[in-house]
Parts: sequence; structure tokens; C-alpha cells
Amino acid sequence: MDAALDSLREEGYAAATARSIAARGGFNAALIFYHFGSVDELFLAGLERSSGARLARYRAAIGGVTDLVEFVRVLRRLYTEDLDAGHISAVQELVAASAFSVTMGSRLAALMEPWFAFSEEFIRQFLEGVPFARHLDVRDLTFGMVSLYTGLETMTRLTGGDPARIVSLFQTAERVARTVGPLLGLTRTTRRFRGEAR
Amino acid sequence: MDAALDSLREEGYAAATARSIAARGGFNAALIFYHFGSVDELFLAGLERSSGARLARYRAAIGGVTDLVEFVRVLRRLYTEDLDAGHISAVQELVAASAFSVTMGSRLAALMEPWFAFSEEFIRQFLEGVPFARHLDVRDLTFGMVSLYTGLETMTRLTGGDPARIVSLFQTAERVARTVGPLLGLTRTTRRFRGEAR
Amino acid sequence: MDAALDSLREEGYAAATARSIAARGGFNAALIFYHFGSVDELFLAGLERSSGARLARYRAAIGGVTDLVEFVRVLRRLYTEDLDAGHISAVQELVAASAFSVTMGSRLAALMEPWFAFSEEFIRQFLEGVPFARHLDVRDLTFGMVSLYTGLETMTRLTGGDPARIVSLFQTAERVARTVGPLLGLTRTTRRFRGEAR
Amino acid sequence: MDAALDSLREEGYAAATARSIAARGGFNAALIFYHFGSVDELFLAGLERSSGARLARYRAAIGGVTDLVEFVRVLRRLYTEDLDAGHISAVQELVAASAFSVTMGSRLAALMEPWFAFSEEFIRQFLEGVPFARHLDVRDLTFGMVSLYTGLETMTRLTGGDPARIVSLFQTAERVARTVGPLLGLTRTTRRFRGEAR
DNA sequence: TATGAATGAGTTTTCATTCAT
DNA sequence: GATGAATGAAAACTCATTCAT
Repeated sequence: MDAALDSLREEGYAAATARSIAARGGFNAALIFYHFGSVDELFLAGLERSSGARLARYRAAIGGVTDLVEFVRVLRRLYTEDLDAGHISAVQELVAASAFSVTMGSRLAALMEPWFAFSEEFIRQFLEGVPFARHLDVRDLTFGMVSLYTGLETMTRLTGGDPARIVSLFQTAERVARTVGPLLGLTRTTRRFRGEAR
Repeated sequence: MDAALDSLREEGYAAATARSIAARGGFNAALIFYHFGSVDELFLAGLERSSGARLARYRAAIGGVTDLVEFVRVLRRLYTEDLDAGHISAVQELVAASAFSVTMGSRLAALMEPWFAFSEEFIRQFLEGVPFARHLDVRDLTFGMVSLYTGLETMTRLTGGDPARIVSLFQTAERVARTVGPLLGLTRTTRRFRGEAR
Repeated sequence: MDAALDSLREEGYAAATARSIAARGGFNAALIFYHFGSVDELFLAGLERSSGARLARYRAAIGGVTDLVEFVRVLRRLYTEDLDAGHISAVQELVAASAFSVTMGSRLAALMEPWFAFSEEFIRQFLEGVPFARHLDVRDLTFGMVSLYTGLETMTRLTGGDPARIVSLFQTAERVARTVGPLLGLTRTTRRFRGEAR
Repeated sequence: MDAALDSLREEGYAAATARSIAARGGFNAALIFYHFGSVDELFLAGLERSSGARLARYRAAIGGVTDLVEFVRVLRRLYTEDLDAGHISAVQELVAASAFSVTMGSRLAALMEPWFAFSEEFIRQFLEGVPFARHLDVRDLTFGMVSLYTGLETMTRLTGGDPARIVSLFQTAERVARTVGPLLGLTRTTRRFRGEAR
């Protein structure tokens, strides 16, 4: 699975063939079919495993954040980590490649489901008690956020992979958060300071 | 070129083979190589042509807009049009598929350049005179906007292609624009009312 | 025809396609078929033309030579000329490529026929009155000479195309001629001095 | 490898396609790529194998010969054997076909290297102690001999493949050797008769 | 559980040649 | 005499997958 994901992010879906994966992992290509049935299933298995681990990390890091600025900051760290590790690359490759395969598409969609759920839950919690929230559809925000998150990766790669843009972008986001957040009452920092421990 | 782009959006990059394109267009597959040299070159030629036409349409529709709400509304119309026509699909397919090909990647990046330029110019013009703008890096906003724009397409397709989500999302965006715009002085409606013709 | 022969010697038979020849000559590839019927026929036509011209040159330069050393010297000049001009290259390419085509093979053999005839005639004349000649079969000498002549070109090209080897080889040949010629009575220089003008 | 070489000598390079080789050998054409990567690599592998075996045979048969006439005789036997087996044909086909491919050309040149080395070593040894040798450049003789050896094959094939010419040619060579050898002291027969065992 | 070999289906690409204009 | 477009046949090569061992 490691070899498969490595292949995916370093060479792309088209070049991540059974032979190439096997070469990378130092095993016989037929083993892929013995254990996983097909190359795509191997990718899915790998993704399932890594996806779970990553989601847990996101939950731990983001879960209790109630401040918009803090949120942006944490997200930046997570994002650059993921970018470095190539996690998003791997997913994006599969998503793009199997966008037209009904089976693969739904398998991948299922894989993303927990992420949508987590995002939604988090955003919902974040907006709780915020007056402005009645203008917002949480599902829309979730969808937009996930789309942006993955879209950034694609665009970064396309434009040469320079992470500077991403860093700068998160800084701008932070400044927006700092300014807009309070205006919309999107920060519950104050309340937190009133003493409830977490 | 039509057949190629149709293939690209309806079957995806992997299935958009010379043979399949030729079958769709009713001509001999060898013609692709005779005229374009390679399948990828054909895709690029098609994209170049459609990209120019689309950009012109965007310029015409968005160019003079100075109101954030109006902007969101126009963008929604353009986006759903594009989504229907499959323009973004075609680009996304190519982008994802050639993310690892240095040559194709840079060709595509070059193709997107005018879009970045247009977005940037528009955003810059939009923020002119807006006090809040000093918190914003225009290049970041541009990058984020383009990424979101294309990312939405991928995610829409992955989750079944239901356009309802997109419609709803733009409605939410409109509501945000309506509320946040004035707060940040992002609307120059007032000034426009002061009589300067456009 | 010029374009075809140029293609042949500079790119080799496999790469000397109708399209490439036409591009080199600045005309439409279909013209080849209009005028010559096929690419191979074009090659043959070109070869026929150049072969005649070259043979005339050989005849003029070698015809009256009766001294072995002089012969080697003249041959060296002709050979390096041909090597530079790529004449032998072109022939060799065709010979090798059509060695298994009965039609092409016999056409080429026919093309070489005058060369064999000339060589044979020259050698025969050269050996006239030479006592050692009774040990020699003129046809064998001819065949060997032509084979060596063309074989040298192939081997030169294979080993990097350095003409220094050829130069050196002809020098060695000259020294052999100088030593061996008189021993075998292969020089009629003396007789020529007895007054017959040339 | 056998099928490939057979194809090469019986049909020529152009017709020795993966399909034709596979048909001849009774296996799937894809196997060629599985095992050798490309058709050319297969040819090289085959040639490498057969070249080694042939060189060993030449060494054994020619190695100890010190008499020029004997040498011609042995060479005639070897040559007709090779001609029958098509060894030279195969090489010539490859040499001619890949004369313009830098990679293939150098691979083939490397393959011929041991032959040049062997020829040179043999000739050097042969000329040892021969006074006339100071007129001769051993590298030139080697180059000329190899060129003639292979050139004869091409020309034989071109002129219909009749081996009679070759037989006759070697007979002439033998007669020349018989006459010229002693004149130049190219025979060490005498010395051998003086009793030194070999 | 592992492997090397095998294969069929499919891909891009090339090219001589034809043909309507 | 010239051209651009078209095409069928065939080439090299790839790859997921199978299978005997």
C-alpha cells in the first residue's frame, strides 16, 4: 500500500502500474492481484488506511478550535504537512482518474464521506450561536471548503508546485479572518475566556 | 477538436483515446496524428480555441461589474453554463492527467495564464478604493478563486454530478456577499449612484 | 531526387520517408507518387542518375592509370570524395534495406552492373601482360574490390565515421603497392616510358 | 533469440518485426517486450550470445595458424559455414539498419570490438618477425579485413546469393597467398619445419 | 504466499499511398 | 503539375491480469 500511494503521488495514476508499484516495493507484481484483486483496489485499500489516520489527526488538531484565526493557522499547518507528504496528491490523482468510473467514483466518494461529515460537524459547531450563521448553508460551506482544499493542490501542482503561494494564501486568509471574524461574530474567543475550560 | 473535447468531458482522459475520438467524430484515427501530431496536442489545440472564446464571454459578462452581489450572480450563471457545456470538465481532466508531464503541465499552465491575468485584473479593479483591500493579496485571492472554481467541478463530479449543490452554494455565496460586502465596503454601488457613467 | 538521396545518406533508409523527403525538398509528398510511383522508385531514379555521373568520373580519373601505386592514390582521392559526398552511404542504405526484396534487389544489382563491368575491364587491362595474372581470376578480384569498397563505408560509419582510418588505410595500401607491385610485375610504368603517349 | 536471428537473416531487419519473430518462435509478441524491453534489445542479446560462440570457434580454428595459405583455407571454411548459418547476414542487417541510431550503433560497435581485437592480435602475431611488416599498419589491415569480410556478404546477397563466387574468390586468394606469401616472407613454415613444436 | 512467464486486448503512432480538387 | 486531406495496414510497446508451479 505504501508503494502504491508513493507511486500515485510521485508518478501519477497513469504511471502507477502494477509493475512500477511492485518494483518500488520490491515484490512481485502478481502479489497485488493475489492480495487486492486489482490495482485500483490496492489504491483504495491504501487510501482507506491513510485516510483514516489523517482524519484522526485533523480531528485532534482542529476539533476544539473555536477561533477563526486559530483555525486558519492550524489548517495551514495541516495543509502544508499533507502537501509535503503528498496525501492530497494521491487522492487527487485517483479522483481525477476514476471520475468516470461509476464503481471507483462511488468508492472514492464513500471514502470522502467521513471528511465531509467531519467538516460539516466542525463548521456547524463553529457557527453555533453565531447570528450571521442563518445566512449560511452548512453543507454548502463544507462542499466549498473541501473543493477549495483539493483544488488548491491541483492548481499548485499545475503551476510548478511552489508552496510559497500556499503559504502566502493562508496568511491572507488569516488576515481576512482577523478582520471579518469579529465583524460577523465568528469568534467565540471571548466566551472561551470567560472561564469554561476545555 | 470538438470530438476530442467531447470525449474528454464525457469519458475522461483515460478513455479519450485516438480511436474513441475518431469514432465520435466519424473520421480516421490517423487523421489526428496527421493534423496534430499527437492526441495531447489535439487536446491542447481544442482547449486553446475554446479557452479563448470562453474568456471573451467572461470578460463581456463580468468586466464592468462593480457590485459583489451582482458579481456572484453573474458568476453563477457563467459557471452553470460552463458546467453544462463541460468546459471545466475538459480542463480538469487534462490538468489531472498531465500533472506529472512536465511538457503538458507547462502547456496547460500557459493556457491558464490569461485566466489568472483576467481574474487578477478584475479583482484588483474590484478592490480599488476599498479600505479593507490592504489586508488582501490579490494574487492569493486569484489563486484561491481559480482553485475553488475548478475544485468545485471535480468534487461535483465525484459526488454524482448533481448541480443542485452548486446552485445552492452560489445562493449562500450571494447571501454572504449581501451581508459581508457592505460591511467591508466591498460595494461601490453608492459611488456609481453618484452619477459617473460607466 | 536530390532531396531523396540527401535523406537517404543523412537519415538512413528507415527515416527517409516520403514526408521527410518532401519536407527537405520543399514540395508536397504526393508529388513523389505522381512522378515516381513509389518512394523506392524515387530512390532508384536518384541513384541511377548519380551513379552514371560518378562512374564517368571514375572512368576519367582511373581509366588510363597503369601504375599500381598511382591507382591506389587516385582511388584514395575518389573514395574520400565519395565518402564526403555520401554517395556510398546512399547506396549502402538501399542495398541493406532492400537486400530481401527480390525486385529492389535485382534493380540495385542492375545498377551496380556497370560498376562491376568497369572494374573488371580495368583490372583485366591492368593485368594484361603481367605473368602473375594467371593465378588471378579477374571476376574474383572485381567482386572482392567492390565488396571491400562498400564494406569500408559501412564499417567506417559503424565505428563513428572517423575518416582518419580510411586515410591511413590507403597509405598502407600504397606502401604495399610500392613493395609488392614490382615484385609481381604489376607495374607497367617502364613500358609507358618507352614512348606511347596517353 | 533464435527466432529473432532467424528472422533477421531470412527476412531482413525491416521485416523482422515483433509479430513475425513471435510467429516464427511460436510465442506471444508481448513476451519480447516483457523479457527484452524492445525488439532491438532482443537482436542485441541474440547477437551477443552468438557472437561469443562464433568468436570462440574462430579462435580455436585460426589461433595457431602460422602459414598464410593455411590461414586462407581455414578462413574459407569458417566463412562458408557462417554464410550458411547466416551469422554474417544477421550482423549486416543490424549494422545497416542502425547505422543512424547513435545508441544502436555504439552497441553494435561494442559488439564488434572483440572481433577487431582478435583480428588485430592474430595479424600482429602473424607478422611477427616478418621483415615486410614494417610497411604495414596492423590496425589498417584489421579494419580492411573485417570490412571485406562483411562487405562480401552484402555483395553476395545483392547479387543473388550464389556461394560459388565466394568459393572461387577464396581459391584465388589461396593462389595469391601461395605466390606472394613466400616472396614477402609471410610464411613461417620453414621455421616451423626446423622442429619447434607448436 | 510468492514468483516468473505468458497473453490478449488495447494504445499511440507511422507511413505509403490514394484521391478529389 | 500540384496540394491537402484522408485512410488502411501495420508497427512498437504497455498493461492488467492469469496461471502453473
